[in-house]
Amino acid sequence: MPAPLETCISDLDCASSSGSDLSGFLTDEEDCARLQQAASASGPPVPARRGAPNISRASEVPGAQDDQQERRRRRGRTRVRSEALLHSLRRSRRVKANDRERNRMHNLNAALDALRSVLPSFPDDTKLTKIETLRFAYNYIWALAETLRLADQGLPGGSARERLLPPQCVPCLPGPPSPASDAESWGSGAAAAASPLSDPSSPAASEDFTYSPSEPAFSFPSLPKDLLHTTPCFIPYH
DNA sequence: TAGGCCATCTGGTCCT
DNA sequence: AGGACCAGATGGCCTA
Repeated sequence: MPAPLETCISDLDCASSSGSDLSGFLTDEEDCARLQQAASASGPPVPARRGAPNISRASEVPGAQDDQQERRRRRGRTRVRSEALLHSLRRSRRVKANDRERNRMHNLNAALDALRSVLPSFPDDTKLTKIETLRFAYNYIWALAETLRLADQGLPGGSARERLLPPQCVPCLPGPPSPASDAESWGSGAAAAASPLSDPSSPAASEDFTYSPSEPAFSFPSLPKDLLHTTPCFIPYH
């Protein structure tokens, strides 16, 4: 059962009055864990009430003015400390959340790298941007599927899947996509949304797709022309 | 120097 | 309650 926050703050007040610095015990992991427990158990910030019940009584006693002022000073210090502690608590949670978010984005980037590694690569090692990777993968999958469909229709004997895509091989298109000049044809921007490849089921996409044994096993109607008429190479999976 | 891309931080929302 | 996910903001780096 975690201690209420005010109890915790009260204890911390004692600690500070005995010479401990606030920043000192904030760096103490045990105290931090305790504070986190206390804060989570008590919900929103609770103003410190330490010493409050004695104030009215003290004012009735002769010579209690100094004592009363001292209590006010202590109360003020306690509030400042509790605010600092809550701020510190929020801060530590934020830091942890940032860390998780960073890891999450790293995982996402790793997945994107994995996707890049199975997409056709280019000689100059041009690294596709994130959006290019996703759109290229989309187009690539569609083109492969279309290749298989047309090959199964037009070529007799055997499986087009086996002929065109040996299990150990992945097609590799030579030549860079020149992302800048062909940004739109690669699927970025509003124009890409109207591209046939943005909708594989569209008639335009099917019409644009061609297959010829002397040409690449697949072609990308929206890719640069020099990319469409190059001999495909096959590189092994690793 | 403007624009694109990216990493990171941040607060809000949803889910378990 | 805590974590995952998301989108906006910000600043750094690079290139045309």
